[in-house]
Amino acid sequence: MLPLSKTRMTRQRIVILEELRKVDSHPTAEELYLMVRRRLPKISLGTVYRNLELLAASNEIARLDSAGSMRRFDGNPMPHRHIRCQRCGMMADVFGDHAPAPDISRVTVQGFRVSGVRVEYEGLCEACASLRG
Amino acid sequence: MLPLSKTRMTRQRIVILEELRKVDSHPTAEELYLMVRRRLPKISLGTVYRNLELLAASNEIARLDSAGSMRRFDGNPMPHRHIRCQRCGMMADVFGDHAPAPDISRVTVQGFRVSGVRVEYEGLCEACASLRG
DNA sequence: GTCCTTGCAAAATTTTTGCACAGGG
DNA sequence: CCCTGTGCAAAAATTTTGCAAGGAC
Repeated sequence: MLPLSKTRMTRQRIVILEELRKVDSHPTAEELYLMVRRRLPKISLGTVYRNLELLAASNEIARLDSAGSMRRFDGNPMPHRHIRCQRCGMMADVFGDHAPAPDISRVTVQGFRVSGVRVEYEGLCEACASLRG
Repeated sequence: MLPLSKTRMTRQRIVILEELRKVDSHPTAEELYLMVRRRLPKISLGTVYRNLELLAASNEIARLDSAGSMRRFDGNPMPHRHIRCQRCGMMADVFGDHAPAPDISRVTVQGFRVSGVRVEYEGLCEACASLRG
């Protein structure tokens, strides 16, 4: 890992990254905490959360799940696409989108019965775009 | 709303559905709670959660955000696709997928600067598929 | 009347944070 | 040394649940 300016390569950070890279199970913070604790029994869950945040910010790892942790609801049950603001998590409907979804008929995934594909756009809403200049 | 077998059209459920359908802001449960409380001051947040769950289960409304509320992490920061089990939320990598992503070059969304598109497959993992017969 | 639904409050879950101390560069 | 990072514990944020009373049908 390339140390970012002002970040230090602590034992905890190294082990968290190593353990995460060992698996392809896309663990939650809690799951990774249990894995890391086998090597660093005194590590705290807070440290795992803080490091996952830093590692994701520097693109050493990826955060799955769209963005916010809060569930959102849509009164319109008809299939339609959404766009999410990468910065504030705000979501909006996308109208008049005719870009076809990827064809799943030939997609096979080991150990899965593929039934659909979700397409979600990302970008910046006006408020967040103006904050960034 | 078509009443499902065994579900009752309570005042609370009607107002929650009406308020959600009034807006296109994709509110969280808490936000919707504040909206509904203007008409039903005594409603509880738990009732909002319970009804959103029921309404989503009967496809009266849609739940946004992939699925689980727990954040997951991926040790591989290279862009690649994922598949999510619709039932248990488990996620796996998708390899050898050559289905092209939708073309965003012509996608315009009012009030947004579109910068990308996320594609995520859904299906049932082996364990969940066998549970369902 | 039956039994699904509610309000309330407590609990459970998931994530963040304050603080004094440790330790990386 | 300096200042970021850690462990611990408490707090915050989000969602679920038990229970007695209410209300749809």
